[in-house]
Amino acid sequence: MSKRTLVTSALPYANGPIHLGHLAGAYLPADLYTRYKRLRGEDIIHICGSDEHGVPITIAEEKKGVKPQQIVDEFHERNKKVFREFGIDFDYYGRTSSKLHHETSQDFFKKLNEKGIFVKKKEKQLFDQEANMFLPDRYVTGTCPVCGHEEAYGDQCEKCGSSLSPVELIKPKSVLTGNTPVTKETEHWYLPLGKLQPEIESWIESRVGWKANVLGQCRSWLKEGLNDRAVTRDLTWGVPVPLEGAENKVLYVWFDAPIGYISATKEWAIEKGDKERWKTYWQDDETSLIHFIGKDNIVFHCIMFPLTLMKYGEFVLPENVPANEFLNLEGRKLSTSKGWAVWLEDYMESFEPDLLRYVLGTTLPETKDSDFSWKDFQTRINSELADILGNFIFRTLSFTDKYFNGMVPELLNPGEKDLSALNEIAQAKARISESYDRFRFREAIAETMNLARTGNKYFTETEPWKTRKDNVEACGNTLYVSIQICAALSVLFRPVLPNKMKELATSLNLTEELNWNDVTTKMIKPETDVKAGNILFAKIEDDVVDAELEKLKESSESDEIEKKYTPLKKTADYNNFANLDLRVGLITNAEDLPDSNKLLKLTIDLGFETRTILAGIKNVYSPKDIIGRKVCVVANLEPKKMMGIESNGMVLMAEEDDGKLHFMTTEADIGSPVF
RNA sequence: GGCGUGGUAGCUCAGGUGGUAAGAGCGUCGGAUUCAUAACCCGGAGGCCGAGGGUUCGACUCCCUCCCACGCUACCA
Repeated sequence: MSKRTLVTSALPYANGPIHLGHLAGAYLPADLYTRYKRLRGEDIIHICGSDEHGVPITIAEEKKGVKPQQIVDEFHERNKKVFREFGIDFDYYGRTSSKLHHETSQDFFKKLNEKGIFVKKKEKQLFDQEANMFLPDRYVTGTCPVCGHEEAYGDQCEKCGSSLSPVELIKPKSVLTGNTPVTKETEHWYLPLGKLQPEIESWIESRVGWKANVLGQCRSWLKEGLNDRAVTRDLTWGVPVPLEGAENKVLYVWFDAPIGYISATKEWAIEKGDKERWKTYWQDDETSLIHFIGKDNIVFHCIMFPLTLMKYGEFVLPENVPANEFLNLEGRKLSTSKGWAVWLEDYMESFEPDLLRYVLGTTLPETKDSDFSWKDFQTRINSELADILGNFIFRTLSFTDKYFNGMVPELLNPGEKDLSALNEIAQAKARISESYDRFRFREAIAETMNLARTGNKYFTETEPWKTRKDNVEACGNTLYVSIQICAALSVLFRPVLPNKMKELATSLNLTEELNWNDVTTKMIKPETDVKAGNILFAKIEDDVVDAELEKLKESSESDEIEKKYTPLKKTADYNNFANLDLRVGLITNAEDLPDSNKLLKLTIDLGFETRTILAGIKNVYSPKDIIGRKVCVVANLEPKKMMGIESNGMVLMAEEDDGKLHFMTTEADIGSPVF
């Protein structure tokens, strides 16, 4: 076993608040693991922070007129605060705008550059002459070459989902100035993943104990062959490239963000008053480095970042990357833009953190996507936290209070049931430990709850309410044993329920902070004064969760109403419109393109000629259903080759809010102009 | 289309190098009990382990094909 552990959680992007999906993916499991290990007395730190770079933050500036710095400042503080309140116990929560982070990531770039790792490539990119800058993908809009949507982004068309490159856009427009950008050559540094693939491949294959979903995803990438990846880009928001002649270039966010783990650790060390101490966590072979992330982050943490570290040298490589899948909400995918999410800040206004820590912990998407529902939240709290755990503790302590004046009885001539119940403590502890060690947190939590179940069973079977009258010794034994189980639970459940277990420890008169090794069969000495205390877990009524569900539905609906109508475009002059030649056409044939999952190949009769037009409508129509339909066609669009077939024109479609497409149909004769 | 992960009781999910493992919790039905937050405890019902083939003495567990979900990826107007 390693001497120490460094846990990192994916740096949350500082352009929005934290929701349940974030917690389930990375932060909660990371926190459970860290707290568990720490309870075991191991040397472990948990590092995280805000990722403040990247294009989306600068786009928000365009949309809301807010400076990027304002946005990241706001969300950095908000997220840091809500994590703390929720009990995600980071040793340090840094941010990638810090000076030290800039220096650290620049040092990485320089070192790799000096070692000749990077390759430089020249490429053509769109340039806004008025703003005097190259335009990132998201800074360009234009007509989608696939579906004709006029507000496609440079990297992707949100209508048809095609991934694009900015130079493909028809009539590209700069988001900054509205001008038509020019194509200009630029030069960038690339990490030659293609060349380095064998190294990363053999490293990955040498990993043990990795989850199937993580290994599978890595192999999938490797099988396809890695593409070289640009490390720099033309942008001003980010870490400047530390070289002469690289003005207005910054490090690509995928490169600098994971380095944020290192810079945050450095800052942590400084805070601890020992500025070299970060090295023991990053550069000592006795450290195991564990990255907690969601599945969307696998490639960065399993391929690119390890490679970066490898090439820099001196650094430890991740021992495991226990990535989680995604959390659904009420059976639907989370969508922040559609308002289908539960924000942690909102949750904290209504409930205690431990409740969600438990419920989310029991439904972490460890092996496949999982589902969170408010109904389930209620059930778990009522029938597990309240009925099993809370009730066991309360019946034990209140019984002791009532019939033994709150004094823990002695264990005298214990019977078989007493001994085997005590023995369960050690067994449960072993099972729970193993589950945590294997990153099986759901199982660890279930096993912990099982100890409370065991307690209830034992308590019921030994019937102290009867022995109280005819066999006080046996009655005392029951309470002694039950109290030891409570005490064990107060430690074993601490990773999940830190606040509640602290309360329990107080009731049990456990003044000093006990750890995992202290979990034994004699944690509480006879004659200790224990209190019944308050009920630890109150039940949640139906109307409370109904209200949450209602809130969720409202927020998703209200957002949908706002989004229902795409905003009207700018006034267009008539000539612009008149340049388009729209015609009525008849679909005379339609065939499936097996290699494409969107396109149908249509033969369209325009009267004066017959054309082949490709349309991305496979999902909505089957070929046989549309033959014979009259449709409206853009007849003078420049031809475009897709799937090796030239498409001559475009079939107009109306798209509903949910993406459903309909033909623009007419009864006019074939070939008639439309205007 | 390619690749990856998953498709197990009404619900949420475990499991498995092929053979006395088809499992848990919740829900449901019945019983017992009263210390306790109408809680706890015991018992029953409920699954051709996504579909179809194949290998095998034997497959939920291996192979092939297909369907569905999620993700990644692709020249998709």
